[in-house]
Amino acid sequence: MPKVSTRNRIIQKADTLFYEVGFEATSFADIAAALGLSRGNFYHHFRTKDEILDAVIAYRLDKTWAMLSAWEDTSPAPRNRILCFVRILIVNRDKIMAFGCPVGTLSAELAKLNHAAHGRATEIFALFRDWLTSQFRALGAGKQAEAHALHVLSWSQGVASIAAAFRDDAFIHREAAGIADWLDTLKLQGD
Amino acid sequence: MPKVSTRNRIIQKADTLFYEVGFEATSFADIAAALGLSRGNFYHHFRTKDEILDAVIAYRLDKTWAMLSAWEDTSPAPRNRILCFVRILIVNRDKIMAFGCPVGTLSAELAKLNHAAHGRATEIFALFRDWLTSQFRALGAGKQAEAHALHVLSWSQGVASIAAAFRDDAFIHREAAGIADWLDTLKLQGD
DNA sequence: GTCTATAGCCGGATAGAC
DNA sequence: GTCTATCCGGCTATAGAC
Repeated sequence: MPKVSTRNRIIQKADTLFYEVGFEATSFADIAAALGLSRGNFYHHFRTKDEILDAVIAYRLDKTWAMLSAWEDTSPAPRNRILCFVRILIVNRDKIMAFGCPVGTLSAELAKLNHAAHGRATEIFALFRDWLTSQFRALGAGKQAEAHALHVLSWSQGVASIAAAFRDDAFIHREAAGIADWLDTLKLQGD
Repeated sequence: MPKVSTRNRIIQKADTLFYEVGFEATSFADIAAALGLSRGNFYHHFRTKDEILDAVIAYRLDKTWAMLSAWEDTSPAPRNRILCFVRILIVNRDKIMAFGCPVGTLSAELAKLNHAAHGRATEIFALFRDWLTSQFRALGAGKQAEAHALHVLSWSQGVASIAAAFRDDAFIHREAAGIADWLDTLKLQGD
C-alpha cells in the first residue's frame, strides 16, 4: 500500500488552492497549514513558489492527457468525444460557478503577472485544442478543424466566465445544449 | 481649465493597474509611484484598498453606461448596436490579448478571493446583459431576448479568454465575424 | 492636501537541530 | 523528512509635521 508522498500531497493541495483561491493569493503557509505541515518541511520539497507552480501545471497536464485518453477509449465516435468535453461544464458546474474554469483563470492570472509560466499554463489549453482538432478532423472538418476546435474551447470558456459571474445554473445547461446543437448544424464537407 | 483631482487620478490609475496587473497584485505603493504621490497622501484619499476597488468599479460602471448610451445615440438600429458591442473585441484586441477582458478577469479574481465586491463587479456584466437584452427585444426576440444577450456576452468572454491565452489575433477577427453571422441566422419570431 | 516616518503584519526564503 | 527559529522585504495602515 504505497503511501502518497508528501511531495504529491503538496502538489494536489496546491492545485486545489491555486484554483479556488488563486496562485498569488495562496501562500506557502496556506498550503502547509491545510496539510498539517511545517513551513520548514515545505521548503525541503519545493525551494520556490515557482517550482510548485511548475509542478502543479505538470500535474494538470498529466491529468488532462489521461482524461482525453479515457474519452478516446470509451467513445469511438468523434461527435461523442466532443460531447464528453462539453459535459465537463455540467459535471463540474458547482465548482465552475464558484471559481470559474481552472485552466482559463490560471492562464489569465499568470498573463497579468507577466509570469514566465504563462506559456506552460497555455499548454493545457493547447492539449484540449489539439485533441478537439483531431476529433473535428475525424468528423471531416478538413482545414476548418482547428478553427472549430478553438471555437468550442472558446465557447466553453465564455460559459464558465459568465456562469461564475452570475452563478447561473440554467445558463450552463442551456449553453451546453447549444454547443451540441451547433455540432449538428455544422457543414462538414471537409473542404 | 479644471485640473483633474488627485482622487480621480488615483481612480483612473488604479483602474488601469487592476486591469493590467490584477487587484491583489497591485499595491498602494505601485499606484502612488505611478502617479508620483507619497503613500501618506494616498491614505488621505482612500483609507483602505477596498475603498479604491469600490471607486474603480463605480468608475467602470459610469464609463460603461456612457458608452452604451453613446451607441444608442449613434446607431438607431438594434442590430448595429449589438455590432458596436462586438466591435470592442476588435478595437481593444491588443489589450485583450495581453490582459484579457477587464470585466471578466476582475470578476474571476474577486470570486476566488471571496471578496465582498464581487457582486458589485458583476453589475458591470449586468449592465451589458440588460442593454443587450433590450436590443434583442427590439429585434423581436421576445422571451429569448435575455438568453440571446447572455449568449453574446458569454461568446465575447470566451473569445477574450482564448485570445489572451494564445495571443491569437486572427482568432478574434474570425469569432467577431462569427457573432455577426450568427445574428443574421437568428429566428426572430418573437415567440 | 501633501509630505516623512514608522508601526505591525505577513510573505517568501534560509539555517540548522532532530 | 520533519521540525523550530529566524531573516529580510514588502505590504497595509497610522501619526503627525508642514
